[in-house]
Amino acid sequence: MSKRRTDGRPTIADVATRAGVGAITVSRALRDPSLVSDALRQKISTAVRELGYVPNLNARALASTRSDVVGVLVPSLTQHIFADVLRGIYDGIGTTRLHIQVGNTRYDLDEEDRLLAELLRYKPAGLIVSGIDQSPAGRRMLEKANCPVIQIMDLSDDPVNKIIGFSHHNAAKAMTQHLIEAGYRRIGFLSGWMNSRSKGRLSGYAEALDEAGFFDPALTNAAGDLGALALRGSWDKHQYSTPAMGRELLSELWRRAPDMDAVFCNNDVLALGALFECHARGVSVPRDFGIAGFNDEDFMEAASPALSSVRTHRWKVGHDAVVALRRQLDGEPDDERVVDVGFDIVKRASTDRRGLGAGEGVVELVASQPAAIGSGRMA
Amino acid sequence: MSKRRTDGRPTIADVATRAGVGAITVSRALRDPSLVSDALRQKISTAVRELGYVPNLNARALASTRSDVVGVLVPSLTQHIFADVLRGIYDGIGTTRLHIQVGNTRYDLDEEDRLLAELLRYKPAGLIVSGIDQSPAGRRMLEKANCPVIQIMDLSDDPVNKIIGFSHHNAAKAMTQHLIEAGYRRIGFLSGWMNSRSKGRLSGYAEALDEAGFFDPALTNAAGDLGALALRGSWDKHQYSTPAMGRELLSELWRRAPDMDAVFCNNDVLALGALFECHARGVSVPRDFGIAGFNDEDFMEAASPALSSVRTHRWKVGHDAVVALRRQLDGEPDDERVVDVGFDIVKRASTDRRGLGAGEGVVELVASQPAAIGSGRMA
DNA sequence: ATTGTTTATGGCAGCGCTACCATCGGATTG
DNA sequence: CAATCCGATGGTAGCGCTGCCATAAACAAT
Repeated sequence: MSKRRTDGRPTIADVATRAGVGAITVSRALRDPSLVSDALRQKISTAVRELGYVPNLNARALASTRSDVVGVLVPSLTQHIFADVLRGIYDGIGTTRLHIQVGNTRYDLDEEDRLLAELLRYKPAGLIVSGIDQSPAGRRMLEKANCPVIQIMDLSDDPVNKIIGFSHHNAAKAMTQHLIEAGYRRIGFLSGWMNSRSKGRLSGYAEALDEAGFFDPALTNAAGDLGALALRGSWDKHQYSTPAMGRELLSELWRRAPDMDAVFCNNDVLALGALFECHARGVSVPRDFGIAGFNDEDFMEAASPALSSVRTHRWKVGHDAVVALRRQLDGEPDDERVVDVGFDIVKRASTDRRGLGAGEGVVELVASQPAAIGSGRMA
Repeated sequence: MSKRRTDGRPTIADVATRAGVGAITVSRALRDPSLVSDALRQKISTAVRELGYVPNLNARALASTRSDVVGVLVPSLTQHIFADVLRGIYDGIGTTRLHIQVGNTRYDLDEEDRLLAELLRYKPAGLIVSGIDQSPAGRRMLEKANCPVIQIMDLSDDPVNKIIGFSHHNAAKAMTQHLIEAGYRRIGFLSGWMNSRSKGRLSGYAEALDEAGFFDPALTNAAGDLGALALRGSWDKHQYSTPAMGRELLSELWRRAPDMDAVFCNNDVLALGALFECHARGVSVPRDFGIAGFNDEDFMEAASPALSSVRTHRWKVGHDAVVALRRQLDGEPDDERVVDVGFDIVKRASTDRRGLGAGEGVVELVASQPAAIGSGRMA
């Protein structure tokens, strides 16, 4: 009665006293009401209301060696891509007891390891991490995490536990093939800086061109000499793209390969920049020059001309990751270790060189397990 | 020795035993090494390393009735605006012991209250919330939160504790005045849907026009009859903007006011849509039509023509909020309850009707406490 | 009627850490 | 040299909840 160091808020014991039951019964009534009889449940919820009782999650987590925190590691907050994934994650969490804690790795493996270690101190309920490029130490932490781990936004034969994503290689290859079919021959690849997923796209692009006999290393600024171009100047530490970068990179490429007649851009923001550059130079899109992007963000269809892109299902990836997590937490079996959500090739005016369906976006599904069109956007 | 229910990981007691000291000394050595002698600190850190000891944050939080979690409530994850704020927050947190837990309120007061209540269960170290429109219940929770509370992205005479932001009214007024000075007379206001900050901008826009004698309610789609236009159809539950919406809204406004010669857009995304619509119609910008946006996102300067905008210091707001939080946690005094980070009017080609400085962005500082230019972007 | 099984409830102890106070040697002071 | 103070360290008793087991009552099976 002297050494109290509470913060004054009612505890489960107070509720129990008031309701005339044992503390453990209150605990049960709150966690799983079905374990408690109607009569007591009634009394307890009245007591809870009257006292304004709020459970202390730290105590719960300590006692059960398990918190309600779901750790999410994303490489960037700036890119729309991960904002969409996060939205899917939040929508998947809904009003469950789970809470999200996001870590921003900034594409830095050391930082990722650090954040992972920090997250594990909370005894998280689950983890969602982007990609498959964890460091050996990071991989080990994930394997010993003692909670469900979902990797997202890529595919792998050997996920830690489960992976939900799509093939960047295949997506880029399909779009490049579309550009070839549309009649373009000297197709460039525009990229500001490379991460492992960008590299997958680059390889898909190269493969498509190679198969068609049109590959020319001079047409990409991301391959061999990217140090000189893409990562030059102040961009070296900027791991994001801007339209201004798109304009500059396109100019640079054109300087080296004046006969280039199309670009496949590593992302939509660069594609937008490419379009602006064409506007500024008076280059006619799609007649004299084709432009395609990657991700199909909002602005692609509204651009003038509308820009072709690879639609990726970011919202779905985030959402499904949480659904899978919850399922595992509920003890339901889940043996589908690799989930391919696919992608769509969205053909719009910017690559419609022959005027086949100018203006209207044509969506072509290209995916091992195609996702529903439009699923990427929900309120 | 029988009823163990640990998860097997070493505890502070194990470290203490191995180092031959008391548990409390280990605790101190970890939290504030200066409290422990060199010799013991050495022994303890060796023991920590050898055992691979990792502190259990849930236990720490329970024992000290205070966690390391900083709760952040944002109304949207989709908009770049809040992504930038979040980036500032993460950069401000750095590698301190603080961790971020973000709640997405979706511009819903009830959801905000719910998330606030959930966050408080963690006994957070601090709270950062967007805006000043909390519900009475939410406001009460913030006031009784027993931790520093920082409101952001707006200004108020009566913050819960501290507020860091800028005046949306003044910013919009300044930009509207720029449009008037540039020679536009029939200036419209384009907005998809309204929140309290949008309303501040609308009032600033209206005030500027009113003072100049050019105000015409027919030129805004956000005022009286917004239900009919802005929130029509499927947009009603979409609390974000797209360029497609910008195009459609601009068309709608033009239908009602064919002589409109400029628009001030509630955000940059709508401005981009407006620009695309002008491209599609062959309307010359800025000669026949002026366009201005709000926030100055990346793509504004790269557009062709470059788009004028109000630069807001989102990164700085997030960053400074965390810095203030940390300062309060460290017990340092902080009597500056209202911090105005200001804004800049960025004049670019899209509003340069008279051809004064076409092409190059001219930045004019308009702020009570102007922030450094370019501060909004950091790696 | 007896035994076994299930369901509802409670008691106890423990989760891993830190607040609080006590202790103790050594430095400082007059 | 006694009185005082101070920094370093430790012991004890919580923080508020839940895991585990016991118990009692209700019910089913023999």
